[in-house]
Amino acid sequence: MRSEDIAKLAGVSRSTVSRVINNYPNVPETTRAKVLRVIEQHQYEPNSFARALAGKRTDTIGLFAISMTEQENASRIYQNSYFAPIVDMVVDTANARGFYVLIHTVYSRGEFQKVKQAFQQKRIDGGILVGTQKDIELVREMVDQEAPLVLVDYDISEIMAERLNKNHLAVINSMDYEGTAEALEYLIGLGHRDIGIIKGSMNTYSGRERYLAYENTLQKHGLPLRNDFVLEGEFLKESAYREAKRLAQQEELPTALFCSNDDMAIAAMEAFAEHGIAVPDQLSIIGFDDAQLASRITPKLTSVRLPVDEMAKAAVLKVIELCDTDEATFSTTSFPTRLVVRDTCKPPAR
Amino acid sequence: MRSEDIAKLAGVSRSTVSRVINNYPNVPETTRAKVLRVIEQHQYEPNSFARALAGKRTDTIGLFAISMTEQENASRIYQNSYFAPIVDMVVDTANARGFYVLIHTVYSRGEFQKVKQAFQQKRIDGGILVGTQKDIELVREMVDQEAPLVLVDYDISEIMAERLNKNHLAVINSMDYEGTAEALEYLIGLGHRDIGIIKGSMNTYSGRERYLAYENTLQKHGLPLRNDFVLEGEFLKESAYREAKRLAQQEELPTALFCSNDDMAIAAMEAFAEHGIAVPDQLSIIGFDDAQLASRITPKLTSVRLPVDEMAKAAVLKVIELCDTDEATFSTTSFPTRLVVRDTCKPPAR
DNA sequence: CTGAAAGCGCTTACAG
DNA sequence: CTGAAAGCGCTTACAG
Repeated sequence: MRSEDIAKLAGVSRSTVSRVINNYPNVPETTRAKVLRVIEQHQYEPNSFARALAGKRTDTIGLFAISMTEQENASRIYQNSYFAPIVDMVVDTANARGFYVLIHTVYSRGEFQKVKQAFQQKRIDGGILVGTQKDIELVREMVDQEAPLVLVDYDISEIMAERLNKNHLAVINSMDYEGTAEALEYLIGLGHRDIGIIKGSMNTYSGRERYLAYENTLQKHGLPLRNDFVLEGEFLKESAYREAKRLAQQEELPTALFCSNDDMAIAAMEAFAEHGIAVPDQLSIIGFDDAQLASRITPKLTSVRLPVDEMAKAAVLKVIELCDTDEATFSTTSFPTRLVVRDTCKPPAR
Repeated sequence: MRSEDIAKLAGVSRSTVSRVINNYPNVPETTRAKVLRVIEQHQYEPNSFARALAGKRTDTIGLFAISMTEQENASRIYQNSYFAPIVDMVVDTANARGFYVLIHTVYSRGEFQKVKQAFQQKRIDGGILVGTQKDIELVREMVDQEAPLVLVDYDISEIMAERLNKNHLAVINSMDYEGTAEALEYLIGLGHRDIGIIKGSMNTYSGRERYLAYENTLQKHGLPLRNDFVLEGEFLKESAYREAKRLAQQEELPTALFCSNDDMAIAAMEAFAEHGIAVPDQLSIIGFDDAQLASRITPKLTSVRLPVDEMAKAAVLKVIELCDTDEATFSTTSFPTRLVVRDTCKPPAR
């Protein structure tokens, strides 16, 4: 069934059918009703491709999960407790507003092409990029395409300050620095002086910010910054587990450990448990994200709550907004975090 | 940049450009190379809509997560530990084969229209449906559209036996009956005679099968089937928690509880913990799915492993296969389960 | 081996 | 208010 068929059945032209479908004002109620009834009767659905080709929107947004740090075999992006809720919220929010969402994961530079293609082939009206920003030129290329684009957890300003206002672009991130600082102030307030960190991915805005806040806060309080207390975690369970094991075998341990996300905090706790290191009695642990798991493990994990849901929702609303406006705009929104105190921190033993 | 432009630059016609793009044999290597170089140079990407409109595939498959039992506000489909890995695997598998995936969640009958529309509007080449099968006519309507369709965890045979072979259809499910029977035999082997169940959603193939196996296995061993030991869980954490709380207040408790999925098992354990009922000392618990969480909580949950990853992957391969073939086919694949014994079961106290 | 032309199913100035 | 016609960017018989 094509618009032509509907037109015939309703005794009008395709033009009029189109006008009705697109809800144009210049068609009398009786005509509209007549057409609408035929459409209804035959459950007619205009071909989305033909519409798009003729200049209409596709009503589809892209969601691209970039995970270029992870290994080939570690390729399960949603195992990461950060992505799952984002996908969740993005899909729900977009759907609720009548948009489909096209998902693609990117584990390598080559796959990144698919992201560009999705835009170039006009499959989507706009897109959301979330994840590691390993190859910044790739992102730059994206931005150059001038399609509506929302970047989650990206530090775009330093990269392309000059052309920001020529694009339909928005950045969404969280106040990682402040959140981390709050966590560390809390530990310091408990009396900790030897505080370690499991770093996130340095290819990531949040990873860098959290580390920076760690350094600065310790420094501010005149606390030692020991290299052997700084672990490379890359935001991954596996590396955190490995690093925690290594730490466990050191002669000296910190009395508290800030973990750049909950996945790593939980993996580290497992490692420590295996080495008979009691949390929080011998070692206080604090995570970041406040993932679902955080409150379900024992002991319950103290964590900095990241409003992923709000962020994901904001990202969708933003792309849609960008799709709706013609002028180039750039905006960046930072979402506040909040320390959720649970059972993994207490004053140091001595 | 359109194919016309490429044609001009390469000094050929659009036809030839098209032939090159579609990798048709009847074009000499030199011509092909020439065209390819121009395409390369200009990073030309054919408009996917125009291609689709002209009869080519869209290279997109749909993934529709149906969750019509859940409440409006419980609408977080991915919180369900069953969906997240499916989405994960479907996207990865499809992407690896050059397909995009269009995701849509369905929480109500109205939203189900979007699923049909995705097909009718020709947005996708084929689709995967997973979730509750509340309104069987909806599914029937889908099937009638004759588009490639894979149903995960559906019991299609009883519904439309007569037209199965007229469609591009496949069903993927797991051996829920056998898995449940194995779990119950294990409990019975430990000496349990008073065994309860938290049922899953009866709108679901797996929900029904698991319950059926529960009944049959108890019966087979001459064990009592007590109504007050049968809880309605709907596969949801919330209801399981509520029901477990209710059970905890009963005078008599079962000595073992089979939970139709891990989400419910874990929620129930939380409820029992709050009532001071020790697992497994006073009550043995067994789950289903072997979700990620199962091995991370304390005590570690004994569970029937469901090969979701394999199932999801199979679903994708199947749709793609269905898209590739012209003849109508119907197939159904059942994946075996496996009992993973951990720490939540022991012989009954007395 | 290759080009001109028709067609896919819409939308949108344009003219009336 | 409404229809005829051009156009969106491809693909594919058709003819040569």
